[in-house]
Amino acid sequence: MSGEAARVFAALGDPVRLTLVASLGPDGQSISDLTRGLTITRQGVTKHLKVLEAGGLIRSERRGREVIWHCRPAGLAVARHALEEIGAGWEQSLQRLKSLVEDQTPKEGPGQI
Amino acid sequence: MSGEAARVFAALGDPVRLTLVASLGPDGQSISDLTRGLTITRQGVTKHLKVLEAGGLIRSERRGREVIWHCRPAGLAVARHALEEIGAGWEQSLQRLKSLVEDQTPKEGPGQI
DNA sequence: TCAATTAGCAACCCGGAGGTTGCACAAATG
DNA sequence: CATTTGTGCAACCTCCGGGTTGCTAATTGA
Repeated sequence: MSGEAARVFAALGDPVRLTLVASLGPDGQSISDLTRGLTITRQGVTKHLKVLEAGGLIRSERRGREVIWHCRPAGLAVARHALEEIGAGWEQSLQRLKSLVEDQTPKEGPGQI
Repeated sequence: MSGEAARVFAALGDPVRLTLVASLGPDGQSISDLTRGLTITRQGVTKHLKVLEAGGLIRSERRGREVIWHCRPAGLAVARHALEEIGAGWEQSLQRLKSLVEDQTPKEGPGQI
């Protein structure tokens, strides 16, 4: 649960970056391509891409005069793993709680309260 | 992929809030309890808790003079779902790419580049 | 009843995030 | 060679996030 996870989540914690990440794939797109769909400046997009890169969610590759940005599944894995950990901790407390309240029935998943 | 997901991720995108969320369970803790472990002020913790609540990750319950904060698994589910969506999009492009490069073998998972 | 504990509210500070403009430069393209 | 296209860099602006202090209110417990 180090700063790495926080960085990945922070990178994903912006609507613009989420759409960027969603419109991206391993085949990659240039900054100009990515900018075309949005309402902000190319430089704005560049900054967002840097944040996503710092979070390990994307990577770049220079091709001629343009820079191609690809997705980086390992970054997603970090986020997924962190969520698992949190969920595990919560479930553990849930089990303990249920074992106390009801008699002895550790069964259901996380209650969607 | 609306603003909801962004809000959840943003809520998780801070080391202090990650530790808060990790040290929380359905049994709940008061603000003072939560503050005891950390190096920041009670008011600072309160602000973080508000952010987590806005993200749907925790919920509060007044008990006498103190406020008890519980986890809220539904919030985690939102984050998990958003990650799934992103991952699915990436894999789809991966499949397309592989189908083009190799001949016709849509098989493996996301390559950990 | 009086003191201690728990929490809320408001004001304030500071740095960085998100966004822009302007300019310079390299690579395609005709 | 001149022009278009794709990027990078730097400066700047504004606003919000994270954090604090100070004061007040309510509950609890001795």
